[in-house]
Amino acid sequence: MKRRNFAHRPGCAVEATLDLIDGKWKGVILYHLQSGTQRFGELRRLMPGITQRMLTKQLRALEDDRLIIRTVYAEVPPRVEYRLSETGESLRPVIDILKAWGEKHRERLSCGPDPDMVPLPDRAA
Amino acid sequence: MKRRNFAHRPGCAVEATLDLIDGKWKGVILYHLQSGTQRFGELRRLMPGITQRMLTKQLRALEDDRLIIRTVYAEVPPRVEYRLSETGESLRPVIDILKAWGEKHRERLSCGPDPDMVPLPDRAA
DNA sequence: CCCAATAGTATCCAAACAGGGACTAATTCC
DNA sequence: GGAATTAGTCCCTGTTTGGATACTATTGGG
Repeated sequence: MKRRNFAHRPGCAVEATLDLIDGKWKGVILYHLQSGTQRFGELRRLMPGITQRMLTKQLRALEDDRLIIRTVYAEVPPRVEYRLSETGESLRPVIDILKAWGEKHRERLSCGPDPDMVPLPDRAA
Repeated sequence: MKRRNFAHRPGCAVEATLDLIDGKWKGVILYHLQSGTQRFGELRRLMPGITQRMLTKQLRALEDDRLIIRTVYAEVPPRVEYRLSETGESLRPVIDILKAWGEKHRERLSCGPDPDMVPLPDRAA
């Protein structure tokens, strides 16, 4: 999601925060980095669905937003480590609450079939 | 963001929750509905940047996820009200923390002062 | 020599997101 | 009669996201 100008309106703070962690992967990356420094390949293994390209892109975006810190070691084979910045660390309670909510409502989230799921009423006026 | 199937890997809960509230508007809509039932037009006025089309789409997505409830009154001119479902209500702490974080890091977010910002009564001991 | 390993890039492509503007229906107000 | 109101829908456009595949450089090991 592109950078937006949040000049206007209440709700701005919600929008701005969401802007940093949204998309399919950024929240999950931050979550994994909460358990400590990770290398590129380690992150990739932790997120089986992501492609190299997307992982790179998302990491760059997080880096641009100063949420993570990227450290390159001049070795062969290359080694690059990612870790949370101080700002990234400060998101920990945010990620935690997302995780907690998700776990609590797991059954609604197609993490498994929900037998209580009832079809929506007809939308017509 | 399209519906995904969330395997039971770590990070799933984070991903699943984010899936419900991400995008440019959904978090903000939920935030506005926290102050009570709103009509379509009221929401639109609260979010000057959104188009009718996008507001409709996002509301439908939230409804499909059972986070909000849509009530149509057979009147002219039409009246449609939106309010949080019980599940939507349960997201309140999540939205709150997003808002709190955003406010705390306002200066990083190129976010101007929030006109709604009212000092809380001092609750401290 | 050839392969594996790492952390990426490059290129191409499809789908989703986002926005503008025009259009609607039924009723009330002027 | 004409305008305003409400909650949308429809069409058209451009941008962003996400993904598949192939490719790179360097060096150690066999």
